[in-house]
Amino acid sequence: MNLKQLSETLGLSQTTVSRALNGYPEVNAETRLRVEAAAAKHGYRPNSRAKGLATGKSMVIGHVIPSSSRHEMVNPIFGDFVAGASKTYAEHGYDMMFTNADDTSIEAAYRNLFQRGAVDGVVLQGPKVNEPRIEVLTRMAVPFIVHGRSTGVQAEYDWIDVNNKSSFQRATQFLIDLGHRRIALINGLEDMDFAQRRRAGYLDALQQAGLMPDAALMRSAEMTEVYGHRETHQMLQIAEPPTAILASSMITAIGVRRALEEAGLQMGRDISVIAHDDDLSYLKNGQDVPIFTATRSSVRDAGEMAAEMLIQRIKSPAAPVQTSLLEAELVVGRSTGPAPTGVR
Amino acid sequence: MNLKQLSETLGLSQTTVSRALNGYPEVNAETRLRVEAAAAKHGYRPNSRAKGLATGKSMVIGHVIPSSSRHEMVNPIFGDFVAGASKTYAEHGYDMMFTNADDTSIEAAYRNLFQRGAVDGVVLQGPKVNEPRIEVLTRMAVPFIVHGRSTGVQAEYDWIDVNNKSSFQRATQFLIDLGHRRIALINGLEDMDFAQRRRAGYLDALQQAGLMPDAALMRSAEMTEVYGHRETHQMLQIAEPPTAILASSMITAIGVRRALEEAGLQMGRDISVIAHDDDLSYLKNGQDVPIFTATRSSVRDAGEMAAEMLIQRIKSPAAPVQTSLLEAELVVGRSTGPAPTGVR
DNA sequence: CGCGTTTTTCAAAGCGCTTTGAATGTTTAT
DNA sequence: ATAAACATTCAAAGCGCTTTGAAAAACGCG
Repeated sequence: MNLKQLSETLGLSQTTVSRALNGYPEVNAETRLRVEAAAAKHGYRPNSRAKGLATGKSMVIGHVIPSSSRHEMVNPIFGDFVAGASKTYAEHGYDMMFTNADDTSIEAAYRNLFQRGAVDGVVLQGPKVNEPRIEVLTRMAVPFIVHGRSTGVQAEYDWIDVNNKSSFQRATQFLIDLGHRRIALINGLEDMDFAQRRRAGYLDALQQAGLMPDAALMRSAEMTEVYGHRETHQMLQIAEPPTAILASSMITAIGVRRALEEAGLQMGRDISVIAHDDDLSYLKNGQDVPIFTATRSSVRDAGEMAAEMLIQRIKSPAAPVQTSLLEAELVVGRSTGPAPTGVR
Repeated sequence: MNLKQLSETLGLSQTTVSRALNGYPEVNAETRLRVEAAAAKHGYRPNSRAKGLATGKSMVIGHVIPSSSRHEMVNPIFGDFVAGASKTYAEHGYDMMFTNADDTSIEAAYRNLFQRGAVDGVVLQGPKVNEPRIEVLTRMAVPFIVHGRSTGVQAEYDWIDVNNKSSFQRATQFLIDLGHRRIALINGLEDMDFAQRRRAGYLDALQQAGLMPDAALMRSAEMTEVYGHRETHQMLQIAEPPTAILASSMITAIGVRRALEEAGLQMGRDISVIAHDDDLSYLKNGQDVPIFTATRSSVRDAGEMAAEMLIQRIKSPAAPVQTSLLEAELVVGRSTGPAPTGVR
């Protein structure tokens, strides 16, 4: 059933029916009721493409997912971010569109999405340092929001981000306060902006405490379980192994834990571990007492907020840039304790 | 730049330009070249809404994500399934749309998607036993594919599924062959179809070996880490604890492992564990030797295949039903070994 | 009662594309 | 040279909606 048929059924013009359904004031109250009743009865839903053509809006938000392996890290948090965002989109009548692009064509994919008029705005996830996509989108003057930030990018843009630097600064400080001096950082890929910031926070805390950073204790790669295991295993072999480890994700921390167990070390007593916890719905950090001491920030909430901010931006394209810096909680669990004093 | 402008630039009619770009034969070869060059030069991209309106196709596949908490289990595999599917979609020129719906309105969401003409087909994920959505979509006579199956549904429909029953049957058999008699099943939510089938496979194997199932060894809930930990912890307390555990997901298995460590038990020696491994990109089951003995089946591959099948269905709506049953590999890792003989 | 206002409805144009049916230009066959 | 056949291009209609500008109906007031 389309508008024409519906209006014929009612003996009204398409104009009036359309207006009645879209809440325009110049329609008789009684007529509106009749129209609404008929629409409900016939299950009429305006064709979104036709509507989009007529209004020039698509009521769709785009996300581009890179198909390359270097970006897999997006995956674990992908589901939760999307769940959060899509909820907000739905509340505002937006749909959500995904396009796949390989690493070389991500910019083209964003451009394509807008030129085809397929979306009203896009979300940019997983920004790297000097992220070129931000410049592209800025130049295109289209609505977008970045989940994260990008050091080195001059343009002003909307973003929402966890304060990665301060979280890792605080986490490191916390370990130092517990007497740790050999603190390892098992970081994400350091061309990712968030990883840079985490390292900066870590280094800051070391410096403030007058501790020299040790390259042997700083690792960087994609945040998988296997990676956490491998690096931990290796670091336990070196002359002066760490007494504490910062892990950039829960998944990595699980790998860390596996390596520690294999080495017969008990977390919280022999060695301390702090993880960054995105508060994923399927990977909760314990039930009552957290398993890991962690810097926690819900990526699902971030998704909701990002969606909200983007929709605002679409509504008022000329409004001043809005940014949102979320502070992570530092929740204390069982994986941390005072640095062991004697020789191990 | 739209078609009208482009055709004016070229001094051609919109008809000819459109045909040139869409590869119709009745266009002069030279003209086609000119048109293609101009299109590339001006970065012309046909407006997808207008195109969709004119052709009656949207070139979009829909996915509905339930916002309720009971379905969170979809999340961990969500990212990988989507990554696989979206790659295939992209290759065929399709986009991918997500809509959010709460548990009560999922059917309405599917209906809505089609009535609005927003999608050409949908993917149905996480089917339960007697899944009502399948009947709804069948009655609507729209293209769809189910990732999984639904026991109790009469209708014929396209699906792709792992042979959950045979995988768990084989895994259980494997443990029995190793001498295990007390085998626990830490299953997913048993209103989910896949969980039913896994249990059926498990029970089959027990029966064939003449073993009585023990309700105390069968658990069912959402497949989180905490759940795996909790159930394992509990089962270790009972009079005759299991000597082997089947875990319905890697995440759950990680929780199992945590509980075992806390109890001072070594996997593969004191107790055996087999997990179902969806081969998620961020949660690989070890590097060379698998951490867990596992029934493995890539959910990413399933996503690709599902997309392919759905696109076929869209192309030929009347073709006979197609189904695809994937056999999981049983990969042997370090988490299994002969049942301990003496008293523990 | 008549005229200006206000309320309510409508016909038609337009969004950017595809596609039908017709027209024009070119060859080929006679 | 001419009709028939083919190759190429075009104008216009249509997809289903919104929105403009105009018309019709209802109302208010001297």
